[in-house]
This record gives sequence, C-alpha cells and structure tokens, in this order.
Amino acid sequence: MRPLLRDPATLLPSLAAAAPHLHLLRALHAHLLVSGRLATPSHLAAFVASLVSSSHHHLDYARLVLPGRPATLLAHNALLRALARGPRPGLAFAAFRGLPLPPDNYSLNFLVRAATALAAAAAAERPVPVPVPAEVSARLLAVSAHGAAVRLGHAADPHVQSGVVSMYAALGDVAAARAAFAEIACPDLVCVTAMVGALAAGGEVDAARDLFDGMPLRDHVAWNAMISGYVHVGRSREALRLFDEMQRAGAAVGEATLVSVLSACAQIGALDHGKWAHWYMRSQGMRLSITLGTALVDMYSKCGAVAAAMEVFESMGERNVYTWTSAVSGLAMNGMGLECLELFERMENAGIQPNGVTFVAVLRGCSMAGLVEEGQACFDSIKKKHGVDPWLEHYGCMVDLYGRAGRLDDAINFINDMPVEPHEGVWGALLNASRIHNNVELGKYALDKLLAIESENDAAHVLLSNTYAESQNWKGVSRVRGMMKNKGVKKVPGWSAIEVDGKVHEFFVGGKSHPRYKEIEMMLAEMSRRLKPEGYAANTKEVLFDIEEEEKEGAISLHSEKLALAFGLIALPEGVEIRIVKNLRVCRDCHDYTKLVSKVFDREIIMRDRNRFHHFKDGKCSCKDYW
DNA sequence: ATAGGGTTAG
Repeated sequence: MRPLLRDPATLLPSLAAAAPHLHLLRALHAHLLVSGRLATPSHLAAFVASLVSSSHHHLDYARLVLPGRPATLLAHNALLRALARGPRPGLAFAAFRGLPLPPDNYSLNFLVRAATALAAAAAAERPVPVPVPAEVSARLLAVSAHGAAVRLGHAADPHVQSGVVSMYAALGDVAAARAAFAEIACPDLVCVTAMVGALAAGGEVDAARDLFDGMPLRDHVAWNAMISGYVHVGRSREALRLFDEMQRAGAAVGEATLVSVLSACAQIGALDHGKWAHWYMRSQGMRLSITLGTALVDMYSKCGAVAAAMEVFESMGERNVYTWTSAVSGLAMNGMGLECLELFERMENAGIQPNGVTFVAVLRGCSMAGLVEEGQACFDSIKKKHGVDPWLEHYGCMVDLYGRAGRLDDAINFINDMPVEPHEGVWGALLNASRIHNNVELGKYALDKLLAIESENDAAHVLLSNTYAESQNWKGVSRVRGMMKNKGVKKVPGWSAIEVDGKVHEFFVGGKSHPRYKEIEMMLAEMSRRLKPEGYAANTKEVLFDIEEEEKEGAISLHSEKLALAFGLIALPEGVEIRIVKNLRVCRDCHDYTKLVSKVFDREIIMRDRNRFHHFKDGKCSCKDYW
C-alpha cells in the first residue's frame, strides 16, 4: 500500500542543504521521534546534518539530540562534516574531542577539512605585517589534526592523505606539505595532484612540473593545478603553452581551466587568445558564472578592450564585489576616471559593499584622470561612510594623487598628517611625483626615506636616477649607479609582448634572439629615418644608466617596446592596431617615439605599461603625456 | 549509509 503523504523523513537529505527554519526542524524532530525513525543511524545522521547546516546554526539542538541516542559514528561524523563546512569550522575540533566513540577515517577526514577551511579563511585576510592570530591558530589546529590522523592509525587513508597535503597548502606551508607527502608510501593520483597543487600554489612551479610530468595519468584537475601555478608566478606564456598541450591530451576543459587561461591572457595582454577563450565557452554552452564573467571582465580590461569588458559586465546576471571591482579597476587603468567614478557610484547604489581593493581602484582612477577633489572625497568616505580603516596603499594613492597633480605641498602635508607610519609605497609615490615635476631635492628626501625602509628597491633607484637625468645632473645619475652596484641592486629587466596570429612574441631589452631579427633591425632603421624629419631626436635624459653616455642613443633604440613595435609594423597588416604589453613603466623617450610612429605610419598603438594604458593615435596619446 | 585534488579583483 502506498502512503497517502510523502514520508517527511525523505526530506532530510534536501533539508541538510537548505538551512531550514527551527519550527520546521521541530516538526521533523517530532515526526522522527513518533515514527521511531530517529533510532535508525541514517535518519539520525541526516537530521543532525540538517540541524547544523549552513548559516542556520542549531548547534545546541544537535547537541541535545545526539547524546540521547545510541552513539553511532555515522551521526557524529555528520555533525563533524557539517561543522567543518559551516561558518565556524573550529567547532569541529571541540566536537572531535567529545566523540563518544573512537573516530574512524571519515572523522579524521572531516577534521582535516575543518583545519583546511580555517587555514583558507586566515589566508584570505588582508596581509598585515605580523601574522594574524587566525593564522597561528590555524597552523596549530592543522598540525594537531595531522597528528591525530597519524596517532589514530588513519594516516594511510587516501582521502586523509590528500586532505593533509592540501591542508598544508592552504596554510601556505609548502615545506610541511612536502614533508607530509614524503611520508606517504604509495600516494594515489588524487594525492599526487594535491601535491602538484601545493607546489604550484606555493610558487614552486618547476618542482610541481617535475611531479606532474612523472604522473602516469593526469586528469583535468592536475592540468588545472599546473596551469594556474604558472599563471600565479607570472609565467603566463608557459601557462598558455600547457593549455594547448592539455587540449591535445584531450583533458576536460572546464570553468577552472578557463579562469586560469583568461588570467594568463590578462597578464600578457593576449587579446586574441582571450577572445578565443570567450568564444570557446560560448560554443560549449557554458554558463557565464560570476567567476568566469569576472575573469572575462578582467581579461578584456587588461587587454585594453574596455568596451568589450563593459559589455560582458552589463550582460552578467549576477555580480559580486570582485566583478564590480574588476570593472571599476578596468576603467581606471584605461584612464577613464569619470566613468570609473560613475560605475563606483552605481556599485554603491546596488548595495554592494566595496572593499579595500575597490578603493585602490577608485583612487587610482582619480589619480590618472587628475580628479583630486573626487579622490579626496573617496578617501574620506573610506572611514566616514564605510567605517573601514584605510590601508597604507590608500595613503600611497593619495600621495600619488596630489603628487601627480603637482600639488607637492599637499602631498607632504598629507604624509605629515598620517596617523600611521608611512610605508615604501607612500615614499615611492612622492619620489615619482618629484620625478614628474623635476624636484630633485624632494626626490632625494623621498629616496632616503624609502631606502631606510627597503634598501634594495630597484624601482626607487631607477626613479631617482631619472629625476637626476631630467635635470641633466649626470653626476647624480652616476652616484645612484654606484649605490646600486655597491648594494647589488639589480634592475628588473624590461620586456614587451605582442600577439601576432595568436602567438605571443616576447622581447627583452636589446634582445636579438627573435627569428625575424634581421627584418626587425631593418624596420628600426626605417623608423629612425622616417621619424627624423618629424623632429625626433633620441631623448637621452631617461636612460638605462648602466650604459655609457656615448652609447645612449644606440641603447635607447633597443628598448623592448621599440623592438615589439618594429615587429608589429612588420607582422601586422596595415589598419590593424598594434597592441603591446610591457612589464615596466614606459620611458619618456619610448613614449615620444611611439607617438610619432602612430602618426608617421598611421597606426593605432595600444600600449599597456606597469600602471596603465596608452592609446596612441595621430601622434597623440590618451594619457596626455601625464603618467 | 558519510570523503579527496584545480578556479576571480589592486
């Protein structure tokens, strides 16, 4: 005979996921008691899980229900699992200690997951100078969970093994992950993959790659771990190469893969690759999730395709802080300060709480567009309206805002009024402002402060040297050169990347290794020839100061962006814009040079440097020579 | 009758 009503107990599994209200749970409890089903372990376990699930935390209720029942691990493990997944994973440890039965491999696994959740939460907190207490306690709990697994004889369980490895990875402790992994006699594929992930996320990509290459089988998760590892350390070209291999190997390309691929494209400005990824996800009918959509917005923004970025942004049904921040920051990077402020206002109206990263983006937008008053208002609102203490970076942005606008006094007063000790970013901003406005004295002052904090900052030395150079103070330039030599400060080598026919070409300062270098050399000569009548003379003020005076002109012509530019003129058909991505700030000479090339060769050139975009057209740049 | 590895913003 079929029951007339659906048995309420069948609702249990879905209730566990749905965070039900207390009255519903009480009714269910009554039903389970009356029908006697609460005595069966599976029903009890499911009921406990629904009590402790997600935000509705009826923990005390669960604690009342459990002791009155014959103790089963099934029910207690359900509690552990729910606690580990819940908003306060630390509670799983107390429950574990209070277990009325010897824990099994499942219990240990849930305990390890709880420690992982704590570690991840601690890592997600803003980096602060000293380790946060959450991190310290996460570490202690991780070690104790691992110890418990070993002590209780569950260290050989494959689920526990992979869990322990990724737990240490979540803590950011690669050494501990390595040590734990070394103890495992026969790690299975999932466990090896976890180790690949741990190494990759910890920045040890080459070690990760060795392990990865040695795997007899690799599924899509292993590929994803490896690809994201490359992206993480900025080796995006290798990431894209590996992605090609992944496809040839027939591994499943999913959301996680594409997010990493898009991030790689964003880093090196590989717009064609990025467009392809966008096309691919559409052709596969993939849903535009928040994560994927955000990665797309970021990719298009960082490739200088703001319109496309905004199109994706507007088409998204759901957005979170990351999405909004990416869009706001995209507008800022592209010098669209007013639009950036407008979007920020929309964000606030939409009820999305901005965070510190958002404010950095807005302040940078103001700084680039010279919107001093607006930036001031934004800075004040951080504390007044949002009740958040500004980060040091926000102070740095303000110094940059005043400094770029030429309001050096305001910048200095601002620094003097800071309630916290200025950090290197603040002095760096002041140093940069001194360079822009040729104030050598102030530059020296800022550099002294900067070096007192961070004595090996290469960018600082380069900035000071450039400040000297712009005021023709060659003695000063060589003094900085000496300082750098003495301290062993190495200048980060500049590179520029350009994408042609879906292939990314990378150029380094003075590099001659490109297969088409002969043609590039000829093109460079032609460029010089055609630029001379336009009044171009190599600007030897800002140069690499490790090069002797008489070599300057020759050396300048080989800055990586010039090589990329020459290659773009050769390899890209007329009428196609040239897109170049560079890892450092573009120097004044290359900026002047590129402006003229855009006019003489009638090309649009879009150059992304360390800080922002430059859209060159008809001999002018979108930054209005202000960067 | 409960478990595992990979994914976004400055």
